[in-house]
Amino acid sequence: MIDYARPYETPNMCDLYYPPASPAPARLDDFQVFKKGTASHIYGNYYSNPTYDTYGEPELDNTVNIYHNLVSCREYHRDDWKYKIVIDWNENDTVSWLVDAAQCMGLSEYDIPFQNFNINGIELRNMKREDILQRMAHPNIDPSTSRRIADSIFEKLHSRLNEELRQSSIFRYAEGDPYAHHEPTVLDLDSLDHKNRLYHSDYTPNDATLLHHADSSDDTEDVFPSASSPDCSYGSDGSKSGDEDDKRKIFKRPPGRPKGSGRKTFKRPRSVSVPEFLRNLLLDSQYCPSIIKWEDHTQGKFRFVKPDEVAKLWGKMKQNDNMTFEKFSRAMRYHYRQSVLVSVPTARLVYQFGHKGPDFKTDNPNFIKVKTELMDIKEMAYP
DNA sequence: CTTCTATTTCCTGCTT
DNA sequence: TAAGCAGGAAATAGAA
Repeated sequence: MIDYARPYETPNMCDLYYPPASPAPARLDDFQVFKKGTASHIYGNYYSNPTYDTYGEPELDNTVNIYHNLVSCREYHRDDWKYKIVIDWNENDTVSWLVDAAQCMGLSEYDIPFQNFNINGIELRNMKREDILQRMAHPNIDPSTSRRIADSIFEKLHSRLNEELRQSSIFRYAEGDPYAHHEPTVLDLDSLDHKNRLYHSDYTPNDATLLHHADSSDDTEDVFPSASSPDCSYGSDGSKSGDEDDKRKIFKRPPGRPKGSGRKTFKRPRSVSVPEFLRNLLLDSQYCPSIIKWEDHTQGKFRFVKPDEVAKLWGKMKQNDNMTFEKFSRAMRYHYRQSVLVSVPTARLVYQFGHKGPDFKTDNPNFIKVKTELMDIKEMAYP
C-alpha cells in the first residue's frame, strides 16, 4: 500500500541540522554511538570517510553539526533524492544531495551552512550562482572558500539538471506536439514518471507490433487482438462505433491488462501512481493549466480541462494507446478508499487530493505569477 | 512460487 | 442523449 502521508511523519531534516538547544554532544559520545551500531550501520558513518582525517577538529559552534544529527535520525532516507528529478526534491532531499556533494568534494561538515538550504528542489533549481553564494556565506567560513564551494555546488547542480534534460529528450511526440505553444516540444514524460527517468538511458519505448512478435510464445493464447492489430475493434480513443458492436461480440476483449503490455526486456522501478502522475502534471507549466489546473490549491482541488488529453498522456507513459478518461478515472476512483483522492460530488471533472495524497506544495499554482510577468513584458513591449 | 498492490478493462446503474 | 460518476468484477503486471 502506498502511504503518501509517510514523508510528513518524518522530521524535517534541516531541523535536525540546527544545533541543539542544549549544549552540543561531545564528539566522543558520537563515536561511542557509532560503535554501538545504533545508527551508523543504517546511515553510514561519516567518520569512516578518509577525507575527514585531513581536517582538524573544529570547535562546535552555532553553525551546524549536521552529520551528528543526520546519523542519529532513523527516519532519514539519504538516497531518496537520487531517484527523483530535482523539481521533485523536498527540503530533506536538497540537504541530502548537498551532504552527498560535500562528501564527494572532500569537504567537512563545517564548510557548508546546511541550514541555509532548507529549500525544495524547485527553489534550488531557480537559484542563480550568486544566490547559492549568498546562502553559502557564513561568518566562520572564509569568503573565498565559500565562493569556491558555491561555484562547485552550482556546477554540480547544473550538471545534474542538464543530465535530466538530456535523458528526458528521449520521449518526443512523433506525430507532432499537441501543445505546440510550448517550447521546446518535448513530451517530458520523465517529469511525470520521475521514478523511472534515471533508467531511460537503456530504455526505448516499445513498438507494440515488435513486442507482439518478440513475445509470440506468450501470445499463442491471445485470441484478442491488441491495439496495434488491424483487427482491433477499438479505436485509439477507446470508443466503439457503428457496426463495431457486432465485432465486439466476436472479438470481445477480456477484462484486465492486455497480455504483453508489460516491459520484459529490462528492469525498471515502479512507475508513478495515478495520483503522483496528476500531481506532476499540476506542477508542470507544460500541462497546467492547459490540460489540468488547480481549482483550489489550498484544498488540493483540481479540474480536468482536457480530460482526454490527460488520459492520453497517461496511456502514452504506460505504452497503452487504448487509454481513455473513463478508464483513467476508474483508476482514480480506486484511490478514494485510501483517501489519496477524494471525490468532489457537486462538480464534474473536479477531484481533490486526500490527506494521504502526494505532496502538491507549490508557491505558484497554475503558474499565475509567470503568466503575469509575461503579460507585463508584453505590455511593456506593446503598450 | 505465492501474495499483494495498482492498475486495466468492461459493465450496470445513476446523475447532470 | 451524452458525458461523467460510482463502484463491482475479473484479469494482469510487477513488486515483495
